[in-house]
Amino acid sequence: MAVATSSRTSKHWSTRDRILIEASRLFATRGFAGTSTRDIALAVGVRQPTLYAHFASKQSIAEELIRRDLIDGAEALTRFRSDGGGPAIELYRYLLWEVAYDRSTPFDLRAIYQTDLLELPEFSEGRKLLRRFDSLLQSVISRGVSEGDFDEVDPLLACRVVNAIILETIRASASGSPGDDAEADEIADFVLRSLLARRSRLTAIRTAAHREWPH
Amino acid sequence: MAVATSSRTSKHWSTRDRILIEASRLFATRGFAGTSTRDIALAVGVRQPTLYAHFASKQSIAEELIRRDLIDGAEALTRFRSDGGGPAIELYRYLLWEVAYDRSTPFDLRAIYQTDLLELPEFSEGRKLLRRFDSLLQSVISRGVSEGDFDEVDPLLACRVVNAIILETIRASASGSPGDDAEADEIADFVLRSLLARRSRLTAIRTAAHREWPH
DNA sequence: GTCTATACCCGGATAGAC
DNA sequence: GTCTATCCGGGTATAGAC
Repeated sequence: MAVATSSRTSKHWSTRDRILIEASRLFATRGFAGTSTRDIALAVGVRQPTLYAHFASKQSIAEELIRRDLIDGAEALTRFRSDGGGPAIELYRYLLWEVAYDRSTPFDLRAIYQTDLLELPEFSEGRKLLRRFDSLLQSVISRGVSEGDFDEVDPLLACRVVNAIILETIRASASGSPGDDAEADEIADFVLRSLLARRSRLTAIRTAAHREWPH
Repeated sequence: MAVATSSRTSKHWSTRDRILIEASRLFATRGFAGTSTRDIALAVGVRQPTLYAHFASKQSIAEELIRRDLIDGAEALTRFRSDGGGPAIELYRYLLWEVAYDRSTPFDLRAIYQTDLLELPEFSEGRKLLRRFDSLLQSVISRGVSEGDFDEVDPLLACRVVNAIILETIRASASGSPGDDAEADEIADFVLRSLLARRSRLTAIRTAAHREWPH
């Protein structure tokens, strides 16, 4: 069922890491509220109070997962921005990166975005990180529209749609469909086909996006 | 914050309907497991055991919400199929219908799809209804590809992306962004721009989809 | 760092009066 | 159909020994 990349299985994780891994999987399938600290401890193979030697609370486990994911995503968008090539290539690269990232991370990050975890008042730090990420993504699309690369779409709506597709990607990686390398291109193609002002540019953009792209 | 359509507020709902409405909203924001029957009762304005005069369990409240939504969706897809016009027009009409439906329903249906509620063993009936809906949606896309209307996309992947966009639509309607009439077209346009083999047909399809379409 | 034991609260659901 | 009262299991978190 699951992909067996080195970073997802094997390895000798610390107890702290194993708590994060198992908690992310349980949050994803049963929700944050639907997962008990007993469930997490059982999955890790320790007793329930042991969790509290590593994390202050159940909430702080979720907060660490949110922090890691959104910081990585924002960092990737920033890197592709500075690599240049224009909005279309930046967006294509980001989509490739996201698919690869979701496949290789040992965490199942669905719960963060699938549930409205971030709308709960106590997750204000996560909300702040998400706003930062969203503004980076939206600025790529806005630049694409103003520079004439993209059609005259509403950047906010396009940003929402791209986010929805990313979530669907996370979902698919996590629920263990095989997921070949071609899939990343298909997803990026779907988005770019819709956004590009001249669709004939798609092939050139795909090629350029892959150039100097360390798989 | 919220839209004030007649079907969403006002009206004199029965206690049973009010339970469904408030439960759907709480499930959407706090998750199924994160919502207690006491929360629901408080929102409705009755005492907690009163819920059990209308529903056998908390689960059966969720089941009724799932049933209503998926039956309506499958029914719409079937109707547009028999109305004819070809896959592109069927899909465009369905997307318009979905946006309108999400705006007018008094229920907040995010929880059904956002969380993995349907992956829980006890929701087997809902899973069956979802599979039926998915196969209808996938057949529209498959026919579009085989008849040459659509590009050579993977129907399964395209179906997943369309589902993701529908969910984002539900999410957006529910979280109360204004949502004008143009938005429905923009969403349908985004999907069809990416799928259509010849993008120049988009305008004709939009016009045809709106014809004999009772707003 | 991990364990056992436990405090204390809140969850779903039922009984039975009105 | 709605109420009050209540059962009991399971929830998070802490105390303190090893």
